[in-house]
Amino acid sequence: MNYSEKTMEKIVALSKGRGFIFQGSEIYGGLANTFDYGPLGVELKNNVKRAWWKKFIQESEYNVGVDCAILMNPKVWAASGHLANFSDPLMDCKACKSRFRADKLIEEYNAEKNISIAESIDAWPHEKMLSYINENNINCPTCGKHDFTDIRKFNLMFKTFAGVTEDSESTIYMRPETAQGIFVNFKNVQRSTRKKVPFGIGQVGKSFRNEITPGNFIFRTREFEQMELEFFCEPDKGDEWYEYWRQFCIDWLKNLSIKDEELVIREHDKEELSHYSTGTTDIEFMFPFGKGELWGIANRTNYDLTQHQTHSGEDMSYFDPNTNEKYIPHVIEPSLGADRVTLAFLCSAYDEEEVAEGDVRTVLRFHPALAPIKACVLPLSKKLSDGAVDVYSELRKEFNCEYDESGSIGKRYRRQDEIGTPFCITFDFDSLEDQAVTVRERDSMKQERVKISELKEYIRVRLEF
RNA sequence: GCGCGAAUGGCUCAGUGGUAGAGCAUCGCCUUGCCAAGGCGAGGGCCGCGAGUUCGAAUCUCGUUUCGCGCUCCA
Repeated sequence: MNYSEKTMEKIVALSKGRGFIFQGSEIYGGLANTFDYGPLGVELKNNVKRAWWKKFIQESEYNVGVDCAILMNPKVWAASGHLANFSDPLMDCKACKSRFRADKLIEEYNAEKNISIAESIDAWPHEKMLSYINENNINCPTCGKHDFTDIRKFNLMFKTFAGVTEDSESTIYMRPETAQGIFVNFKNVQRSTRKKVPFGIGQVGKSFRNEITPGNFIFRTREFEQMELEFFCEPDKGDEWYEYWRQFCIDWLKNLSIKDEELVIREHDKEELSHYSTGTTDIEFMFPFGKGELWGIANRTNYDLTQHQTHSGEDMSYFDPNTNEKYIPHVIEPSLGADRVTLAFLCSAYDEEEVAEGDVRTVLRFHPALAPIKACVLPLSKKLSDGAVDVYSELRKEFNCEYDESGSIGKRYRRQDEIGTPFCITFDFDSLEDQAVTVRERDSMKQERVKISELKEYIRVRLEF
């Protein structure tokens, strides 16, 4: 791209204009940070998900897939730590960086001063907690200073109610990650597939997080889709497999035309790691708004399975027939955001090209495997509609195709360039004689004569990656 | 949270008290025989929402919502 800069504004405008992504609930004034995928967007996103599944599941000698429920037994979230860590009013001490639950601070203070309050503190609105803390000059239990941040609501999980009555007994949560569905099914999958460690379980599905600061189009939304793999391995092979999957992920992106200079591979510092993780890598993408994480690859050790073993009482260990050892497998987790990687492909593909003085064409240079429309059939003249429609009818059995006979041929090429269609197939007057069509390629604009009988194969091989 | 600005057809905008306009886009017909912009025609908006002033409001006033920009805060 050298004509002008790619910006989020242009990408958002194109997305809306051509039917990739719309604002959610638009006719009611929208709902902040929700988006709907339009006809082209759903094709693109489905292609992204299909491409992930193909490499991570279908072609993998190790991995199998599942599709778990969004609603899970609340005990799952107690075991995973999401309930304890993400549903409380938290505040940090600016002086010593300690983090506290605001309601606990108040309760401890009251207990100390023998103040008794009948109502439950954690039912208070945050403003009330904050002013109580300030009015009573409650200090940081760690360093004794009174220098807190505002209360931040970390109730990351969306609550809902199972059953007819909205009482607290029936409170359940929408999953904040797909991973736990995999962990709780570890034994089911291992037994039913007779897989031996090392093996992995992958899943694509929606997750929900009540994020404090969503934004940047579909990059961070409260409802999002994940593509996660949990790879189970021997305890002493964790680092090895961590390296393996990290490279596998990078290769997947590059094979789908993401450029080296668009990626930042960032290894977490020791201090940044979760307490259970021995290594985490972020694969980040250079978006027009800055860099953003696409993929987190973490060595989670045996933390998750151990947690579930403890909380559920189920034995999560695996008997290794090769070594005659019994152990809880370690887990390597490459977790990818489907919406944000779709946005990354969209941003990466966006290009403007000045083909002549003042004449700019917008091109989405998707890898053909990701392109929403694989080919568009164009009769050179409306007199050729019949023959062109025949070609179209045959192609659409196998590929997502379009047919367009309105406007000049050049204008029709442009329309397809703008939505990233890799091949335009022109049926001309010679086609009636030689049973061949002209295939015009999106990026190079080069043309090639192809027999109609060989057209499907011509396209098929170019969709491979 | 504060200040400023904006909100008019799908898009970009004009209109400034007297019943809504342009360009582009879309659709139809003609033209076009391999890279946009030719001709003729058509559809499409109660001017963000709610109240008020007025004989009459897209236009003035107040409120409200959303978006943008700056500041503050946070990381």
